[in-house]
Amino acid sequence: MSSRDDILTTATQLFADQGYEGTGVREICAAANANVAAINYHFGGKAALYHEVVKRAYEASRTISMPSLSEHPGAAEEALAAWIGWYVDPGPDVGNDPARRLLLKEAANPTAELKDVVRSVLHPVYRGLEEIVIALLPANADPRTLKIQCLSILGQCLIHRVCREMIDRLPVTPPLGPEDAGAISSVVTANSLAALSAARRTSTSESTP
Amino acid sequence: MSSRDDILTTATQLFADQGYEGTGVREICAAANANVAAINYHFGGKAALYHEVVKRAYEASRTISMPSLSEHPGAAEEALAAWIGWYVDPGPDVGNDPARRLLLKEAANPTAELKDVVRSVLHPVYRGLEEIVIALLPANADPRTLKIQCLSILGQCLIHRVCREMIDRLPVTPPLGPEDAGAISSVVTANSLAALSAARRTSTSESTP
DNA sequence: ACTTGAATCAAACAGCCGTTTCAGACGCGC
DNA sequence: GCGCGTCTGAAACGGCTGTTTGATTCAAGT
Repeated sequence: MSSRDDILTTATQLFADQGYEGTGVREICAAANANVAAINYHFGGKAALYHEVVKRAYEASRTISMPSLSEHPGAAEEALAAWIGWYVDPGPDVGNDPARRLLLKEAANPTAELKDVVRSVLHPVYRGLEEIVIALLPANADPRTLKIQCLSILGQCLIHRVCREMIDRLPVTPPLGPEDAGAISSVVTANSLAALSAARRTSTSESTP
Repeated sequence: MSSRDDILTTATQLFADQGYEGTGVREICAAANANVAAINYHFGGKAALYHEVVKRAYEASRTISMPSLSEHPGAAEEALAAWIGWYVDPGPDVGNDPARRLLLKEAANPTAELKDVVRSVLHPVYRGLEEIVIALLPANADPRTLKIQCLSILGQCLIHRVCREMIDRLPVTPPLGPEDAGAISSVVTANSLAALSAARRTSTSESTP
């Protein structure tokens, strides 16, 4: 069974590069050396193919291990550094994987019917981050602050993964290449730790005036 | 001259909501009470209409005033707070303006031919932020660190403007509404100031060991 | 009144889209 | 060899896309 898998991998790549609407079935089949009818035969239509592609990408992403708080007992700072490093700098092989690029694209602007799948992907990732941030925030921090803090960290990571095209188009400053991922990761980590530490400080000074 | 302007404003709204490819000329004309031929008559085609729409949105965005460092002489912290507030919480009228939503959409995933316009919009905004961050960073900071720091701030702001759809779909935590914009803005400001202050501290401790 | 030009309209255009059809090729148990 | 189910092939389908056509309306110029 070759043609089915060929279509799947080719479609993953094209969808990740050009989006769902920007990719035609004829284009996919031409690149996969398959016939147009194969898509409807094997999957039942373009939409079903896309669903299958995202499902595959999601399942593949679950196999890779996200750093969690439980792996760094009593050292939430380390856990945060590991999480950010994992997110920003997943290595050259994983980072350019079309499946991951596709999931990022789906996260930024989700297709109507794929909301559940995206939620399934995003949920555990966000929960992993939240767990770490909770440990770094005062116990009495309200859920809204917790969420904003998590989003701040996520935003710093996400902009490098989603908006790279935009970043490269910025003013004269030198473009950031893959070799800068380590620097980005450490700056984001330092920033987040400083921010959370400051939040912890102001909170305790407020609660014990 | 009514139909031309009607098409322009209607198209801005639809493009901002559904994107370029997701919006048809018949849909635009129906919503603008105009004939399909009007688009080609007045603008010369759908692509030219889109170009004009983005150009208009860009020109409109230039008239609104971005907080700059020069308005807060000697108080870069204030300038940063003002800039972040301006970006995250532009007020209910401005924030929901279709023209601004369209520019954000273009910034996140730019259409092929519109790169120059996007660059023209993004350039001054980023430069305004950069100017402030330079004042808050040690003088010997290298350009790469400067860029990463700016992007960290931009990322924290951008995630609330671009990925709101994703944020609302996050785990059980309470959804962030427009009424939380002030809280978001102050948290992001506090985070960024703490991060830049920490960066300043480690840098000086390095340069004077 | 007649002309001129801009603006609008319904209709049709060619081209692409995802999908369907149906004939045929292949492998495999009997 | 035969029949069967799986899979592939080229072609055509209906529907939608952006665009064009040519007739028509209407206001201003002379």
